[in-house]
Amino acid sequence: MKATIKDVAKLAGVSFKTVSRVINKEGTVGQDLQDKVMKAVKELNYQPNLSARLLRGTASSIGFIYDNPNSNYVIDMQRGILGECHRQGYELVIHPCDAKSKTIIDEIIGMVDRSRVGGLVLTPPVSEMPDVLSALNKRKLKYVRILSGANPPDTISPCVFIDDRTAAYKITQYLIDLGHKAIAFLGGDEAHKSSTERMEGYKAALKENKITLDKKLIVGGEYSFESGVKRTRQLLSGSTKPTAIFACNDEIAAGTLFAARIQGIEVPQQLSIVGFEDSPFSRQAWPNLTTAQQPIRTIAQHATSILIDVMRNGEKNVESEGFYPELIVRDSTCPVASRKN
Amino acid sequence: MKATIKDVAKLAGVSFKTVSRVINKEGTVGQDLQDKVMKAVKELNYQPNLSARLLRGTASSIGFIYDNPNSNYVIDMQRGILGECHRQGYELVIHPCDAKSKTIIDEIIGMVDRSRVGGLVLTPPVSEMPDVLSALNKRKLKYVRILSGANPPDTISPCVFIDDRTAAYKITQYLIDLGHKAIAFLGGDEAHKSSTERMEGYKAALKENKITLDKKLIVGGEYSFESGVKRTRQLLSGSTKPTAIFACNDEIAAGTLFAARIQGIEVPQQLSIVGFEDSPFSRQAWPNLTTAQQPIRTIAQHATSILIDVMRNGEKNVESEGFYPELIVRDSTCPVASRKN
DNA sequence: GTTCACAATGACAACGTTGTCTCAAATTAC
DNA sequence: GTAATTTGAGACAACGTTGTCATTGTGAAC
Repeated sequence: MKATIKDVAKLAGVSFKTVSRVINKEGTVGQDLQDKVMKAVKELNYQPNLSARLLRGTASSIGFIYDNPNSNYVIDMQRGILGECHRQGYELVIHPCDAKSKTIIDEIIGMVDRSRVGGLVLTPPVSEMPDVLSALNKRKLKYVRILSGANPPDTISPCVFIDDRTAAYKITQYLIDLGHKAIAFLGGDEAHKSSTERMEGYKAALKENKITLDKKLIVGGEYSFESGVKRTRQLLSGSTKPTAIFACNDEIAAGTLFAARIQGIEVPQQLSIVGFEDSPFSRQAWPNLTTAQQPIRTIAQHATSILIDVMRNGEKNVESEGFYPELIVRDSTCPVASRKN
Repeated sequence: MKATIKDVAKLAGVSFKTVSRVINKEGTVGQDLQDKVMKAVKELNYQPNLSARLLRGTASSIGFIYDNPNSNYVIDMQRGILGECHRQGYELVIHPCDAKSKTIIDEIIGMVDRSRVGGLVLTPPVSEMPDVLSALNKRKLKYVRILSGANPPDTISPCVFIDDRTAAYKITQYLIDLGHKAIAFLGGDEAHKSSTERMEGYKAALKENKITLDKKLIVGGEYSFESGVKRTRQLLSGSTKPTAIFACNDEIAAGTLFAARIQGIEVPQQLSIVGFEDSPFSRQAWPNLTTAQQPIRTIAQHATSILIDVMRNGEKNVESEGFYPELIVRDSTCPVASRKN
């Protein structure tokens, strides 16, 4: 049914090893034979058997490790990775996991052994866990990390970094430009570097504009709707009332919006809200959320292409690359001057 | 590094074939040897090499075909399938595709050939495309379908069906019980059977309650936010104004909510809205959406287990199974009596 | 006590590929 | 014109598994 390398060889009238040489571009085959082989390949629609290759030792699949409740994020990531894998002839093995699990390292190693993947794409927060990284290094596993940071970290391993800090700075600056001074910050999970990075950007913008930081306006928590609701309720019943809230992601922002609504507070007239992520929610909520957009798919694709390069050619000359989220202004923010009270 | 079947054999002091027999539970190995082998397996943490198995002809991976813009749906599905695969020692190959593409059949066949998957999990709308099914049948490929329907279709192929019709009936009945009579229906993509099934349920409930069907209140379109906004605007500016809108999924409902807001219409006081899906949006929107919940993950898991059974033992005694979405009442609906006008 | 059936186990081939080695032909150097 | 070198291509083994067949031992049947 499916053509094998031997079928191709027979049709082309050469030994099957010669076909292998042509397929793998070893370059020691005469032009005429190459043409014959390629013609036969086309005619039979031959595709090398992945299992046989794998069995022989040539890794042809990569693993995607994630722990993230955010479906949009994961799916976008997955599409980007899958696209690049497909283009380069690799298979993808996905592995959702729980970063808080004690056995996460064993899980990952087990998955690598079982599926014989040749490399891993790591996403936050797993990409930011030193234990995991050192375990991978010890086993000489190739990987590429996607992580949050203003600069590439000084480790040798290749990565793709997302400059959340600068984006958060811009968001905060935008709120300040609208006249806001009492700007609250609702953080995300501590395990995620993105949360602290965004907070740094927020603080930097305040400092730059000589606005004194009010610690009561910074509230830590989780990247979740419920956490957003709870913290917003708490904030709005506090002594210092913010005129704007910078939620660390759109899900928290959804919670903020919800809590504000419950209390009859009008958004944005009485309270400006910004999120981070450009999720479908931010586009479908009323009012639309002002937020920051990350080109997740492109990021994932890029990371994958770096990984495959490393798998093929080793870690020499690997260039880490940065991405910069973009501010998307929508309807959940307005100048403080137009506030009703 | 990784233990092979021969390492286990050596440690247990038996031939590697005997180990193979124990691993595959062929049952022709004496108890004492079995114990020895299992002990060695544990000690070496042996895991069979998938590629070798595949190469030998034993299909050990299944493909997941989807074309759905809804990330939550896909991720849930994927988790369910992956969990079952993992439990049964199968690998998962994912394949997003475009159901509208002319080459979809070639794409799927190509993917099957490349990855040597032994079976497919098909989701709507691909699971409802006769062309695709007959192409798969022709190639004798095993598959399980997840689809919308009140009863299993009369084809031989195994499937898991979701009774959207009954769920839609219940939703409509619920609205009628609240006193609504002018209930609009916003359909989804025509290519999805779920859309027509839900419409059937809607119509049946109206008929049962002797409410005349007003065709102006049924508006076809797509499963998207934009389509929901557009059609709601159209409806609300029409001559017959609905007091409730049954949106075919949560995304459409999101659009409906948005459009209502824009026009200053209060939900649910002036307009009740129901969706379908129990998406995160429905839980995070304000007000929370009344909707119907499908146990996607369980459904996916079940479908996968059926598929693996078919792959192992052929299609005898396959029992298709049905699932019934459940009405989730939240805050976007209220009795028509309490309407403000 | 010999034959037979059957159960438990092992030896070996095969799956489709790539790495290594070998060999023949073509080219170069003298 | 002969020896040395390079080049192109094939033969074969190996990867880790499972299917097929052969072999051994054990107890039952005559």
